[in-house]
Amino acid sequence: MIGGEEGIARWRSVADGIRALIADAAGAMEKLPVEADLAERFQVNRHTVRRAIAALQAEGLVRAERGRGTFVERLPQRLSYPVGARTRFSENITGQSRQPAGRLITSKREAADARIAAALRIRIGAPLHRLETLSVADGVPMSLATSWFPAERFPGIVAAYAESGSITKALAAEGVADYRRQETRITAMRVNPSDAEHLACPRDAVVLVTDSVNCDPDDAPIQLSRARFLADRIEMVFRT
Amino acid sequence: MIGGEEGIARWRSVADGIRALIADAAGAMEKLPVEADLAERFQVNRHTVRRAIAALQAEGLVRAERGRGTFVERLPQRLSYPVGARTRFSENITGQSRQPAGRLITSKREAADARIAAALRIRIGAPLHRLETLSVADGVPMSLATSWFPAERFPGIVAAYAESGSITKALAAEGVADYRRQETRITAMRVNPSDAEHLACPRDAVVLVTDSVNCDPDDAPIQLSRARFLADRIEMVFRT
DNA sequence: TTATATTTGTGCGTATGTATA
DNA sequence: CTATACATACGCACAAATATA
Repeated sequence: MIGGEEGIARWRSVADGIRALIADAAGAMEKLPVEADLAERFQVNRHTVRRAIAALQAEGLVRAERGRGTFVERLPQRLSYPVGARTRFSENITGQSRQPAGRLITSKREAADARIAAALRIRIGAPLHRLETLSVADGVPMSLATSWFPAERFPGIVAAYAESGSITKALAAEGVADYRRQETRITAMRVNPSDAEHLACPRDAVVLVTDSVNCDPDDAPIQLSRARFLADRIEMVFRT
Repeated sequence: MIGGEEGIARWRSVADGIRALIADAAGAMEKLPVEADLAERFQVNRHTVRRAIAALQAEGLVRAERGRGTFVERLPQRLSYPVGARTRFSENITGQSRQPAGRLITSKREAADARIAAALRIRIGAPLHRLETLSVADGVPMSLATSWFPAERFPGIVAAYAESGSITKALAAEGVADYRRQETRITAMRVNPSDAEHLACPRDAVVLVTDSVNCDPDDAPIQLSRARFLADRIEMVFRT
């Protein structure tokens, strides 16, 4: 292997390159350059380009037609996710005429470690409900979240979420009429294998990871969560 | 190939897995499990684990000692990057006792396309200065940015940046005493090959991509920029 | 309509990289 | 270290479908 990177197949890099071509063109590219040109551009054999195109075709991004060319089928467009004090998944998504839904994957009782206890301002060892949830828009998985709630204050949060599929509604059922986002920390990484299954994405997909704390109207922290958003399906928007 | 993903070598997945083990332990893991255990855990041959560890050792994350074991050398810690109306790279970084610096890579004159013209509220085809800049903290490359400035309003912006290595100072030299961040859009992707060279990172690294608009005190847009931050060196923090 | 060029699809041989035993 | 199996990448040739003159 000459130009590429050790341990990653060449056709995969080429596929990424073609994806970038399509994204950069922002809709102005209906038809891909012919395979021979792509091979020249990426300095690989035409077979390697074909392997890359096969992968893109499998994910529905392009469609190859014999004798005609290869055409862009859909362009990777990201859903905007506004983040602010009143960040709520369902409100964000319905604003873009999509059908949101939340599904409980697992729940567990845990004891607070030092990090969680500090964030939620409870004692170390205090009982917690830990929820793994999947958020979906229009039937497409958008994000996975791990949330921790103080179990003493919210004994029925798991059942309330399982029923409504909405954190906002579950908290309302537990007596929290309103809440606000205090802080959001964002980074990004490759998706981990078990998340990849739930998100129905390739195993080398990139996720935006947000750590956030929600507080009740008295500024008492009520929820700590770490959400993983598929980076190619979402962009976060902050207005300042 | 059994468990892994097509087009990505097994040892690379294992290396990612070990990196995740170290990161999740958050400093609590000084010594890696023995190679045989890792091979069992990731369901690969011990040779494959050794190849993964060799890669991690090459990047300075772990150190293997014959007869003793493999030890965590440094743990991946992210620099916090607060984002708000007054986001400035140099102020953010100096607040964490690091030495920031900016370096001009290239500059170019361009004509505004529809997207840029709309964001900067200038006419399509208006002249622009386009700057590619690298930001460094303590000698470590942190981010690359592509910035567009209206050339008519800021004729000397390129020279001013080249001299000071700071957008804030360059704008001051061009008569903008203060400016504010209007909007920030964040997503993430794999780093592109040419960026990888400047950032001195592996070619499959993940970058946070921020698109932002800066405005002068009269709310006139003065700068459009797209910055790429290495996700494993930075986290963005938003307080609301 | 008939050629001709263009473009994707396919087959085969060879060399190298990856993973296991 | 060897041997084996499979995946990756290349080079060349040609077939099949389409576009164009």
